[in-house]
Amino acid sequence: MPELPEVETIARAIKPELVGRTIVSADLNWTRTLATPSVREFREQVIGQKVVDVTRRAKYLDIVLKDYHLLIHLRMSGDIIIRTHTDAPEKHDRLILKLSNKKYLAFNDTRKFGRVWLVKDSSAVLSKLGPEPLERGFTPQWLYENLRKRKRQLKPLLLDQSFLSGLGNIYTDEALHMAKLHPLGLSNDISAKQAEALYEAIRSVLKEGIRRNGASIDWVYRGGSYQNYFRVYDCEGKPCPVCGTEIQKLVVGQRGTHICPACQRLR
DNA sequence: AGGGAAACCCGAACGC
DNA sequence: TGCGTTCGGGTTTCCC
Repeated sequence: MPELPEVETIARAIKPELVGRTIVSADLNWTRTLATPSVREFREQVIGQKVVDVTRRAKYLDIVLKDYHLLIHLRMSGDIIIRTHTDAPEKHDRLILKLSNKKYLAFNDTRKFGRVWLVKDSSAVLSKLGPEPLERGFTPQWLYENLRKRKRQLKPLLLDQSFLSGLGNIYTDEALHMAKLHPLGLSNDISAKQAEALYEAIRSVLKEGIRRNGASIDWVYRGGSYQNYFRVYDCEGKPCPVCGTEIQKLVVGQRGTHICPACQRLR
């Protein structure tokens, strides 16, 4: 479930623990965690590398090493934890990187969906991503023009990381509700005014998520509070905070989708 | 091109 | 109680 705000929260939290440290050992206990290269190469390359920076691109955590980018995608159940060397590893730790400061980074992932890449050039992994919704390239005009270019249902299009990067199921439902748009509405039907409302809604829900340190909605992730402020997501049967109509749950593009049937009309 | 479905996983939650 | 089934989350891949 880690989406953009959760990954941003993790990146900010672990950065001071990592920058300037050197990786002294690397242990994998699930080889499919590693998207590339082989385990042997991975260890040879990563050990001895100093951490230069920790940042985020879309939902990827980018641990910038002296000669490589260590990219981690948490997918649904992944988490990153920094522990001290006396702490025991936990059951679902898939990658453990011991650091020069007597701490270690654990990539813990119950469901084994997460992936790790070690690459010289991060564009090898990140180049297909659409714009960052919180950065300057993303504007109301860009959104309007690019929605109109396609003819797709709004929700699957917003979830498409090559269109716009970083929105997941929770924040998409919240943004569409805030913009009063139905998830099945077609992208080429949107007006300039609706596109602007959607632009504002996307940025607003993501910023609120970051401000609240993300959402902890399942038993895996920890720390955030945004789950206490959902307006529609996971609110089936509850009243819409805007109009009081009961929130409905439907399936769109195989994803659980929550709407207010009064605020979000399909015309 | 767009959309639906399946695959990848596991454990919680549910139904009986 | 215990057992079997369903579900969900992000992404890729395959098929119509």
